[in-house]
Amino acid sequence: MSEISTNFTERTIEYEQLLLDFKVLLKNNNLKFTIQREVILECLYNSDEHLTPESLHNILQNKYPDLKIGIATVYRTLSLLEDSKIVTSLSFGAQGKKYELGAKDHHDHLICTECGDITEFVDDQIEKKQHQIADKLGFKMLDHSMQIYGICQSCQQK
Amino acid sequence: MSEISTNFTERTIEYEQLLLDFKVLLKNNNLKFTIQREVILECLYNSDEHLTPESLHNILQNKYPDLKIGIATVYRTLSLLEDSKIVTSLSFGAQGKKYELGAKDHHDHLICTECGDITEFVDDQIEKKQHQIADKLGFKMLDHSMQIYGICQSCQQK
DNA sequence: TCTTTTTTTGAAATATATTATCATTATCGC
DNA sequence: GCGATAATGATAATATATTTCAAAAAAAGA
Ligand SMILES: [Mn+2]
Ligand SMILES: [Mn+2]
Ligand SMILES: [Zn+2]
Ligand SMILES: [Zn+2]
Repeated sequence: MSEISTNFTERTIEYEQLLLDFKVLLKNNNLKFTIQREVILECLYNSDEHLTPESLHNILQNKYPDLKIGIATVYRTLSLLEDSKIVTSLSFGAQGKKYELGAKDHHDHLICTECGDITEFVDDQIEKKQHQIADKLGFKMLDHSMQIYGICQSCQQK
Repeated sequence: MSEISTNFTERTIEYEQLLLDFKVLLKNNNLKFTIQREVILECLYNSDEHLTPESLHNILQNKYPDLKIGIATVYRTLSLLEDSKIVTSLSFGAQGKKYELGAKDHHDHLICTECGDITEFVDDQIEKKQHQIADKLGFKMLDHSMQIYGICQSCQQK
């Protein structure tokens, strides 16, 4: 596969660090670093969207047509990245999970039920309260997810 | 279908009211009141669990074998009840939605990632904060869902 | 570098969840 | 009861996700 140019759009220090961490993680688990795994990570890094496995696959097929990346590899890699806490997934509404890079700071989601648009937010007070609730109920809290559904500003004007 | 005895386990005032409301809703929308719709509502009312369409279908087939209720009807009725805000659904982890009667007061969920057990809770402070966040971001809030994931007390002891 | 071992890949088959189609049956106002 | 309309169950179709497997690629070692 050495003839395929990856032609990365952006390679910030932050991304380089992420990639390095990923390589270390792979090595520690006797896994191999492949061009497929790299382009998936890179694509997640350069996307602001919340991507489905399907949409990620489409993007990759357009961007790297010679790679002929398979949908199974996208699913496998997203699972690996999620297990490794590098990406997080979001499942709401009807069908399918959506993935985003977890390297950005934790946040919750405001989802417009009209247009599907997603706004991100964090509230420290809520975050703290969640821990308190889990403690009180004898739960060892690992994670949480919270979605607020409503009509966004632009959809209200229609 | 008049030969089928429904043999309801419990018929509280609360349930009678729920049923009445459901009948009004159906009439207002030119929909018909059927025995299938009634037993699905009744089953949801008498269950403490968070039911999948599949598990609800199994329960109904055991309880009313002569009805030979179809899985498609279960899906259709759950969608209708959800659209009508009579039941709410919960989708987390991998596969499938889980439904519960929304007539009980609103609450959020603590989910054990080991055994799948679900604990319900409400926190007024968080509820209030969610509205404030939506307001601040110009969102007309309609609903929300929040899940805390962790290890329950009994799973921690194993 | 060449060789060997091990992992990963894409394609296709399979599994699972959900929805659509359609002929038949039930509901309900008259 | 009659007729108009809606709902049903069986089945097919679709969408989503996972498994299988032979071929290819990556890492390790010589
Ligand atoms: Mn997000
Ligand atoms: Mn609940
Ligand atoms: Zn919107
Ligand atoms: Zn548990």
